[in-house]
Amino acid sequence: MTDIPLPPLLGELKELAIAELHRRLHEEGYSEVRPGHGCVFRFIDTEGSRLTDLAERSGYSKQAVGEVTADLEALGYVERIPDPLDGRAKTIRLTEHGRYAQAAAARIFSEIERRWAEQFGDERIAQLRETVELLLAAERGAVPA
Amino acid sequence: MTDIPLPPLLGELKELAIAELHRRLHEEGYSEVRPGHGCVFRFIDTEGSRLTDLAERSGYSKQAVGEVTADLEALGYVERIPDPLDGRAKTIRLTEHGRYAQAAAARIFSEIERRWAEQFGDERIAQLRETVELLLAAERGAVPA
DNA sequence: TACAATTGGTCAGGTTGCTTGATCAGGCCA
DNA sequence: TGGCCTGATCAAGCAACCTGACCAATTGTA
Repeated sequence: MTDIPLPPLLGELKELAIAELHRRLHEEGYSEVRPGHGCVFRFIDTEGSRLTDLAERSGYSKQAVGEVTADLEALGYVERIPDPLDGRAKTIRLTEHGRYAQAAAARIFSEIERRWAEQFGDERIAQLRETVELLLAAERGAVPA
Repeated sequence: MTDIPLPPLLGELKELAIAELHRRLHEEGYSEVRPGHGCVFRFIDTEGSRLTDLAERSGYSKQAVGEVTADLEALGYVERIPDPLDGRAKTIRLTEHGRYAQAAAARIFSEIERRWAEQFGDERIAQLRETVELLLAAERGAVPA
């Protein structure tokens, strides 16, 4: 009962991993990428996505994602191209630089996970992932509000 | 390789659990308690703690913790009493109301963990905790910077 | 085929939760 | 006694979100 509750532990582990991600992205030259940019990098389709969809998927407001997008556009990571079928809409698409950054992030994450597996066993890390995914599925369904 | 990286999954699970905590605290009458107040509730000693220590333990600045403390004091969850041995210092201590809130939070967390264990097995959740604690110990040591 | 309702995106402004820098009073020590 | 260190606070600023208002384009309806 003197155990620290799981949620803060999960949160701290996530924080440490995200900090490592951005430290290494910085070292590889993607120095302007910040955690907040994740709502685009994580959810954007390879063919590009609409702002509304990114907002929906990430759970943030359209305004918040719009700001991130404007920032990433100024930095050359994404471009906005008008949708030919819908004059209101714009497609947000990764530039080549953006795709490289996204690939670097994916690689770094997989390296972190591989390092964990080497330290503590493939089995254990696989089960960590499985358990977290099970819990997430249950919790996401539990409170759809 | 199409797996979503672990850190965002950990983060989302933590978010869902923290949201449940605060929803239930709210239902139990502790409606003013917000996630940001955790830096006091999580780290304060039963005999009370100094602001500087809470800041140190939580990793936030003294100013940030000071603001939270002032807030909790106005709400009646903590009191500041001058340290008799050191005229500069004040001891921050939970009031009775604060102790009840802290106990409620601990109970809710343990209920969440128990629910998880009932759904997916004691074994699995025990291993989740063990793995997360192992990883944390390793990661915390890895980059002391 | 017009008109109403909906939708994609943006502008404006506000709040929250942090930060750094400056200050001040009290304590510690040569 | 004077100089340095430390606990706490004041002030200002900033990043990352939010809500509300709005416009233009599309879609649904009769």
